[in-house]
Amino acid sequence: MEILEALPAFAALAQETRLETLSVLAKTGPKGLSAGSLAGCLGASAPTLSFHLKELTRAGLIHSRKEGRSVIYAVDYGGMRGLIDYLITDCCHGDRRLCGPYIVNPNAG
Amino acid sequence: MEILEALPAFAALAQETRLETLSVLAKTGPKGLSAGSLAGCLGASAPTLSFHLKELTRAGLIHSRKEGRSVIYAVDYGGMRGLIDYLITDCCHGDRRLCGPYIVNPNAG
DNA sequence: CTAAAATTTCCATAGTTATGGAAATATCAA
DNA sequence: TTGATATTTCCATAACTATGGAAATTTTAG
Repeated sequence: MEILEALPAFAALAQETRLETLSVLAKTGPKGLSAGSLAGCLGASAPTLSFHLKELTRAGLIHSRKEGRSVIYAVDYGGMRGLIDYLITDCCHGDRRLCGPYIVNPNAG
Repeated sequence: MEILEALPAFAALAQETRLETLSVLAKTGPKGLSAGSLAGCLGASAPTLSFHLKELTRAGLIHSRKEGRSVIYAVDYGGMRGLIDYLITDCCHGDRRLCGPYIVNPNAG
């Protein structure tokens, strides 16, 4: 992932409703949840949640599919992995002091 | 880390100059760099960089110390670890499909 | 004390983001 | 076709963010 992809992804995480949406979808897994269920579960109006789901989609962190009259949203595994990898590898250079117990490139420094 | 701490931290990463600043400071380590060196190295005006350094500080990702007439900024190891941990543990629930090669809580799901 | 250097604060401006009501679109059921 | 359901788009508004010139602050050197 390049910095110009990482920026909108971090921006997507920088908003409470979106971060909660992502957490819910991460826990839900590939089967996903409808826009309506998410709105109910998160206490947001339909237009507001639609706006945030579009932002998360644009950032590559979720994707959607249509099922009947619902739109089902699910976390995008590749996008999320890419973002975590950007943070740990490109931003923190795999430095154990920054990344703590998570991985870590033994050649970092 | 709680969500209300994570939000300003993600917002801090969602801006090109700040993300580059953090990358430079992560690579530099605890000895840090002066505000002026950073401004030169990143091509930002002094007031603009000062604004971004304040944002990064507010987010808990860097901290500063005075040395003579310079202010030296360095990455905050605890803050960065807290953020990575929030992303992997609270947001992604340690799910290997999301976190890829990093970590991973074997009881996640 | 005076001058120079390093950084921040103040300020105005332009641009971006979040919100939800109303209307539009799409799908299904009878 | 009519009506109900699900979601998005349109729109106006309020709030927030990024930028850099000018001025203020702090520190050091002479």
